Amino acid sequence: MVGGKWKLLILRQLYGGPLRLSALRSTIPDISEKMLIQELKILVENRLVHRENFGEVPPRVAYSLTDRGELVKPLIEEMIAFAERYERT
Amino acid sequence: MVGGKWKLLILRQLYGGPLRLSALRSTIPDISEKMLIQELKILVENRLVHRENFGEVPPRVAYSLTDRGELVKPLIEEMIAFAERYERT
DNA sequence: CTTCATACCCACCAAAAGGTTAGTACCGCC
DNA sequence: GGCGGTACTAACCTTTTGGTGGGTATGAAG
Repeated sequence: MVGGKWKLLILRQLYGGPLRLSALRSTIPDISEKMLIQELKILVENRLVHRENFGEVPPRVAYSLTDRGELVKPLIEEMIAFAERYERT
Repeated sequence: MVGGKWKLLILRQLYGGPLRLSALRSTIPDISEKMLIQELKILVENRLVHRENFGEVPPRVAYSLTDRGELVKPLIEEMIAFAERYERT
């Protein structure tokens, strides 16, 4: 559910609140638009991320963490902590 | 380093002390011998696992966690904790 | 009537991961 | 001499993942 190259990075960006697709794209520099949309779709299917469509033109869509998505925060933090422990060893 | 289908399962089995290849194989029922050896090789290269060869015939080899490998324990535990939180939601 | 911006889709391709099957070497055992 | 047990290797294949380059719709602005 959080595997693959991008999902954890996306979830981390959503820590601070809702973001639009374009904002996500610019904070995760190396991701392609297709991958971003594709991964977001999976995250939405797994109900870790909420997608809000404002039905405007030009389109406006915002992504945010669901309650379930919030549950992943300690995991991300532990991953960062592990990386730090590992590098010191 | 701990990604992929098997590495975390292998590391978890080594929690309790050294195990021989055949013992690992039987505690991780669905893994093929090739995958087990291949993944162990990567874990040894990353110095998370120690490989001890007793130089006997028939061959006897034991795998155990290194100090670095011990560092991954909290991460595994947090992953399990996340899975439990997730299932309750 | 062309251009722009936004979110998104589709067809295709390349690389990585995972898997199957067959084989190796060694020695003891019957 | 053939068989079993052990750790391991090699060749090959399939599935999954990641990536590229194009296209869509809409309405406003020029």
